[in-house]
This record gives sequence, C-alpha cells and structure tokens, in this order.
Amino acid sequence: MQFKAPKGTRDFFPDDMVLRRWIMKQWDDVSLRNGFVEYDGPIFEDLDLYRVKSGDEIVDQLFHFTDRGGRGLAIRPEMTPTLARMIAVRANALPKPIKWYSQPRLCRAERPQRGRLREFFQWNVDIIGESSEIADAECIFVLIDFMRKVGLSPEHVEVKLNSRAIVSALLDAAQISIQQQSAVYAALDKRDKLSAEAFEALLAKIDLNTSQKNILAQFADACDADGLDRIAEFLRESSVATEGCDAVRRVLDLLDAFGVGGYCRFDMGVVRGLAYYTGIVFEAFGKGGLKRAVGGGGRYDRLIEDMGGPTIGAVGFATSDVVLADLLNEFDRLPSQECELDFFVIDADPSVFETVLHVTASLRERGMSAVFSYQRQGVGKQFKQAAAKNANRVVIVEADIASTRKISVKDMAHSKQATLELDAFLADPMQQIE
RNA sequence: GUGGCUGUAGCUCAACGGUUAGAGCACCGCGCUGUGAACGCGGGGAUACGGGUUCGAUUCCCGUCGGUCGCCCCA
Repeated sequence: MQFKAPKGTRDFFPDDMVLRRWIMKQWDDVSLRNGFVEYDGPIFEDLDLYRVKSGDEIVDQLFHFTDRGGRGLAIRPEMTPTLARMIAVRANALPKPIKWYSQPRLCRAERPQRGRLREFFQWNVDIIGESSEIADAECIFVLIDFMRKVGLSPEHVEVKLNSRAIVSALLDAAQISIQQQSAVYAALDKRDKLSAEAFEALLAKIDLNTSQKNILAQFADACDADGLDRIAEFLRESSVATEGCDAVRRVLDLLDAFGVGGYCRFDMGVVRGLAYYTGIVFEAFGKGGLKRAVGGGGRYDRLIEDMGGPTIGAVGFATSDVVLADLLNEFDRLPSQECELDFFVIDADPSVFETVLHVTASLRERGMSAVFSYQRQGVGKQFKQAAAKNANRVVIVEADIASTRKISVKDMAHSKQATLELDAFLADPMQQIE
C-alpha cells in the first residue's frame, strides 16, 4: 500500500524546506525591525471559538473533531480568534500599542487551488490599542516593507485601500436595504474581475432599482485620488463618509511620509469578504499574471470586544507562504541556494581514514560544519563530492600524516591551496589560504 | 461541496488502438590511484488506482484518487 500526502497538503523536501525557512525568516526580520514581537497559540482550539464570529456555516470549512471527553475542537483555520482570546486575558496589563506578529500553521477544509491549499503558513501582523491612522499606516507599511525586502517594487505589486465607512455610507445614500448590503459588498469585491456588463448583471440579480444601480456603477470603479474626491463630494452630507474619506487620505499621506506611497492607492473595489472590518481595509495584489490578492487586512475595532475582551481597537493583516511563493516565483525573486558547508575532509589514502574522522570531529567541536565521504575512493572522486556539497574548503589528510602531522587545505572558491601543520590548522581553521 | 480540463520515471516531454512504453535533465556505478569541468560507457526508475470495451488499451468508456480553472467560500 502506497500513500501520498493528503489533498491540499505538501511534503517539504529539503529544497522546499530551504524556501519555507527563507520566507519565514523574512517575516521574522521584517516584523522585528518594525518593532513587533512574536506570539503563538495552540494549533487546535475550542470549535465554538470560531462559531462566535462566523456562525455555524463555518463548521464545514474546518477540520474538526471531538475528543474523548466529548469536547468539540477544531484545527485553527485563522489566528485572529486566538489573538483576540489572548488579548482579552491581558489587555489591561499590556503597554499600548500592542504590536504582535505570528506565523501560524493553519488548516482549512477547502477545495485546493493554486495559491490556496488546505494546510499553509500565514504571517499575521496586528496593532492593538491604537485607534489613530498611524497604526493603519504602519500596518500597511510592514506589508510593503516585506515586499521591498524581497525585491518587489511598485511595478510588481500594489496595495489598494478603502474604508468600510465609505462603502456603507454609499450604500446608505443609495438607500440599499440592510438585507441587500452583504450581496452588494460581495459584488463590489468582485468588480475588478468582471466586465461592466457582468457587474451590472450581478447587481440586477440583487434586485436593485435603476437609480441604485446608477449610483453603484458611477462609483464602483473609482480607483484613484480623483475617484476618492468624487465620492467625498457626492457623500459630503454624510459625516461617516467624510471621516472615512479623510481617514483614507491621512493613511495615504502617512504612507508617503514612510516613503512607500508609490505602492498605494485608493480603490473602491476593495471591501474584503467578512463583516468584522470597521474602517480601513486593504489588499496587496501582484501586477503580473497572478490574479489574486497576495495579502490583506484592515481595521477591526469591535471584534475583540465581541469575543469577550475589552473595548479596544485593532488593525492587522495576514498573508500566506503559498501565495507569496507563487508571487516571488513569477517575478524570479526566489533565493538561490547558499553554500552552507564549511569543510569537506578527504583522505589521500584509505589508511588515514580514522584521522579524517578525528579532523572532522575536531572541526565540528569548534562549531564548523564538516563532512566526509563514506566511501574510500580516489582524491578526484572525493573532490567531486565536496563540490557537489558546495563545500567552502576541502581538507586533505595526507598519507604520511602520522609522521609529518601535515594536512592540506584548499579554498574552493578561490582555488587556493596550502599545506599546514594539523595543530596550527585546528587552532584557526578559517585562516587565510594563500 | 459542485462543474470544466487534466494525470506517462524525481523533473520536462515522446509513443496511429498493435513488438519489450522512449529521450533529455537528475540520480547511482565505471572509465579516473592526488584535485572540482567536460566527455564516454553502463545501471536503477513510469503509464495514479480499480473496473469495462477489444484478439490486443498509455491511447476509448466508467468510477475513485490527485492536480488545475471557475462556482461556493475567502477568516
């Protein structure tokens, strides 16, 4: 019986592991240099933790099970409920703003597609306890800081932002009923994937009247500063909308001050799927063939309270290793394999093999990485192995080591070789080879 | 979960329904007993799985599984 990895999961062979580690190291580096600290929680949680926010429908999207005590549990499909739970416990004791990040392994029982698997790693960045736009802007900056660090410029990736306040004020102004609003949100979210006709057909299905459709058609594709001004003008009676527009402008100004304004613009088409966002929302998009958001987030000022915590505002985003690897691959920004082996120790003659082991062990004891060939074969063959392993240096244990105490060291990159006293070499293994 | 497309070696691809399913790259061995390349020779390794049609199936049909695209969903 042969088994393969379950649907939507991945095996990480060593080469894949190099990539995964590299991506997560970028997440760590960027988070830390932006002043975030890491947290984590359990890989499974109480099933009800996910029901609170999303209702019972969420249950079939989860991998869930019952333990022997009859408790309903679920493998975590997202990190925010865990974060909210943890914040609720200590919110009053933590200095504000709380800047936390995490890189959880998550599972969702979805149909896998490109960029979307059943098991993946996510980078979560959240700022809690700060309601000014500075937090929104810094959050977006962190995402862009990552993009910059991995070599993606505004020609490769862009961040679109909007405010839920603007969207809901526009729907109110169009007198769209509460019952219809969530369908309209979904339609707006899809707007830039659809033709104008297909968008209109979608609106028709929601059963909007002509003037409602006209209002939406007029503003749904606003995607720059002018569009924002037009909306602000149209909604100038609404204080909610005016504040929302001002908030978007302030965030864009702050991002300019951060030096990353070139990545960012307003876009009415970004509303984000679910209901808990309350203010700024944003999504990063690749500008190549990958038609998919590569990261997104927004402000959620009531969620922590809804989940039993204190009344405290928050803003955050998430992105996944799967979609980032696709994006980096598309623009040829994946890292090349680096040399990681310090020494390859070879024998000039099979009779000195035990000295090979001694030298190897001594190098390892000094903190160097060192390996040797399992087969006793010619010097040429052993050199081939050393080259295949990307060894920095090759140590040749000479056949007359017992009497001369001498070894040779070759610097592979510069192709320079010297013969040294074994003890002198071990005293300073990385010494210059002339 | 649902519909379309798809599945040949670790990877990229061949093979009219017909001999023992081929090749490149990769891997292993040898040429090669003092230095990484190149080359040459040799080797292992595949029709995803299960049925059906047929004298004969990698090829045609059905189912399962996986991948992928769209829908649902996107936390």
